[in-house]
Amino acid sequence: MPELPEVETIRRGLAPLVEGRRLERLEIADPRWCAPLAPDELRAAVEGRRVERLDRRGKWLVFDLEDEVALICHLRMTGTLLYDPDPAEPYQRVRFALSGGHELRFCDPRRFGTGELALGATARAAFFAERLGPEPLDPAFDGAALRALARGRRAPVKAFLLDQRRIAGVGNIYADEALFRARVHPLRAAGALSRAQCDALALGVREALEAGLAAGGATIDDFRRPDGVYGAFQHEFLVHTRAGEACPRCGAEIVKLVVAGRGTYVCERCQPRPRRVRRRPSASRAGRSGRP
DNA sequence: CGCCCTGTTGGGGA
DNA sequence: ATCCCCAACAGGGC
Repeated sequence: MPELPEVETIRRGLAPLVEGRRLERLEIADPRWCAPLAPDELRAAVEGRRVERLDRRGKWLVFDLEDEVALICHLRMTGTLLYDPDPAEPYQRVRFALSGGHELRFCDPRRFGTGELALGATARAAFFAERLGPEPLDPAFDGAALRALARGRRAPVKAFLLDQRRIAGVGNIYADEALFRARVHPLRAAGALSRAQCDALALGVREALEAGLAAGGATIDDFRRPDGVYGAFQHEFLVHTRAGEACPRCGAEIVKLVVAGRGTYVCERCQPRPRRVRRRPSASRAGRSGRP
């Protein structure tokens, strides 16, 4: 469920409800959530502290508490954070008791979601530095930036987009959408993209993410906002999960492939497949001028 | 009914 | 650097 637009939608909905409140208690029903840290250790660090700010980096949600204590949460595939939900809500894993009598419940049928601790600004920065590349919605993220990140990479461009250490927050769905918008085949080598393709792809990533945001993160059927409401309306993907349907741009049939181990949807007329995997650096070099 | 496959994520080992 | 598998569960196809 949560890629960048979904997590950001949750953050925006929740921030006004939790910022300024005190995290009075944290009841961890499933120790796996914060493993290998013991639930009591995590609780001791966060309980009683005020939430100064709810932040997001990539697909991570950060409760920035007093004294530079950061509770860093990941919803993984099926996690949800619900505000004052029905007590009978299934799959409850963690309960955040907030001052003012409100509560936040983390529910996650698959139990992949995690909560981690960073003590101090340095530890917080290090946590993300070793996991995440730049934010794709940052104005600095453009074709030139993407080109620099992709340089020399021979892995398929889809694997490149999914690598959080290169670009933060793009998941399987938005990767397909971005590639379709940019008319780039997912199997193409990331480092082999032309300058124009890098420009198109950076724009495609941005537009795909913004389309998801505009839809309130209502991408997958079971996406839920913190108030428990399912997406107000479903965001329609251009290609993702549309195998067998007609490409909205050219009418050719959308096909499903497996790239980087994930289901991948593509219009192979709009996104022409790379001719052939280059086997050896041929003698003919396209000597580029101005190459350092 | 039951088996098999797939899946929105990230980490670890080969 | 890259690929495969795994975590734990739901849901769909057969």
